Amino acid sequence: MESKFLPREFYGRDTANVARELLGKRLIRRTEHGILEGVIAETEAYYGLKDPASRAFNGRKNYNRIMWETPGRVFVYNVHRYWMFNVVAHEPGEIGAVLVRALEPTGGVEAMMRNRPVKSLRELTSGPGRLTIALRIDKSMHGTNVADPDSPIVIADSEIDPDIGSSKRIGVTRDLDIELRFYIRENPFVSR
DNA sequence: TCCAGGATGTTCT
DNA sequence: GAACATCCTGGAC
Repeated sequence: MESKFLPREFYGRDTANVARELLGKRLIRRTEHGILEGVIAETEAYYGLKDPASRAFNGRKNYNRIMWETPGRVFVYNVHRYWMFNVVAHEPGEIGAVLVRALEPTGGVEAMMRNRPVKSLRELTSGPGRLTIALRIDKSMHGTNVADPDSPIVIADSEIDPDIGSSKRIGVTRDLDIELRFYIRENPFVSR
């Protein structure tokens, strides 16, 4: 299938906007064993110093400095023993990233199942820690750019026009008073 | 910057 | 209800 990658400018806008518009887009992971692909079904937006749930909240550190930098770059961090996959997205001079929480697998399902053996397809990528195992995303992908065609992980446009729902973010104890989680309605791969 | 003891959900019997 | 899996907290290196 032909791939039209989303341009860098796509990510240089308000974080929540980018999070909402990433729904339905195609996440493509190139590996030596072939291409793994899925449609983004659930995202969350995280801002900077004003957002108590954000990794940037406690100030700029080495591992999170990328949230201040070029939009479109991949931000990977570790929570417990899982990797979280984020894409940096913010307006110029701002801070922020979008966490990808769920995918609908559309290509390379057999390879994903080898990476993460589960009984039902639904368990494969329906959660942030799950999809990184299935797609083999780890710290080595940190700093690559999803708008760069040579990147091991890229995001391409699609014809899908999803029915979008929103809610408060999941697992966040001190949340902001706005809804920053976005998901495709009726999509079985959305977590919980 | 890395790792892990729990809280919380999720799937079994 | 119990076992299991996930995961944006908080500690130690």
